[in-house]
Amino acid sequence: MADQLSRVFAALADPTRRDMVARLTVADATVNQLAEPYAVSIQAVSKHLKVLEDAGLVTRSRRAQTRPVHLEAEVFDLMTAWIERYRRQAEERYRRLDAVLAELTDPPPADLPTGRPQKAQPQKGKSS
Amino acid sequence: MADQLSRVFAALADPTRRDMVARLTVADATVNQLAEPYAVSIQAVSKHLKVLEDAGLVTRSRRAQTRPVHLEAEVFDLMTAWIERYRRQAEERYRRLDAVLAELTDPPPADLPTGRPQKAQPQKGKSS
DNA sequence: GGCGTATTCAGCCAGATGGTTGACAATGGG
DNA sequence: CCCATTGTCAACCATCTGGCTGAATACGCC
Repeated sequence: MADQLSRVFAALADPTRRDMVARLTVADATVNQLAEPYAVSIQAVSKHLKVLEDAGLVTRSRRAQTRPVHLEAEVFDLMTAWIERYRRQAEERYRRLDAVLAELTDPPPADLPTGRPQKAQPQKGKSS
Repeated sequence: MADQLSRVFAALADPTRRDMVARLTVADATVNQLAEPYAVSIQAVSKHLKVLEDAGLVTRSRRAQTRPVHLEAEVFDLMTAWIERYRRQAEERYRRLDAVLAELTDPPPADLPTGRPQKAQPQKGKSS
């Protein structure tokens, strides 16, 4: 599992870990505090924290016997950047598709390919 | 793995699946077209598509022998909603923390020992 | 009807994941 | 100095994942 983006998505794919992250937005917490609401062993929570740490979502320091866990919220940006990029791209594509459909029904001017022959589908009836 | 949010995060935790989604923002594609760039079998790609479909990220129709895959970009909103919610919460928390720290350094209210930053500050009149 | 193409289904396998229990390490209060 | 508290490490187990191959299904076209 190489890249960080994959690790971040994978880390947040678990409801327990998402809940931990959610709680860490309120305040830092020790492992015991984090584990308290869940019906699993402390070790399991420690493992979850390791996943979050490997993804860069949290950091752990040392304070007496405890290891306070701190959320690194900037990593969220990695995801939002990816998501927004392709969401925008998808929306733009839909806009272009609408334009094409409008062209098909309105006056059809000469085609302007952008240099990339886009696998022209002869969409006439549009009946799926 | 019950909830859809978990499935969406898990689906995007795989680089191949992310790349498929990225390509589907440009245009719908058949399984064969999607599989072409990858060094894996068609069956593996079909499995990936099943994961994306179970997450609600794509839908598949039927067109002759092919099953064109279509991206459902609205599902992105599920993630962005979650992410933005907690990102905002984290940012607000940091702002509050900054305020507390400012209080500690600016008007020195007598009884503040040096090394006890966060916990146990009776936030005067702080209703969230 | 039969063939070819496109896709999925069914097993199989290696490796990751998430949980357990038990032992170990680190640290500061008494 | 001791030891209670906190957390991690190690081993084990069941299940999931992602890949493979081979067989089956679903169509459209001759």
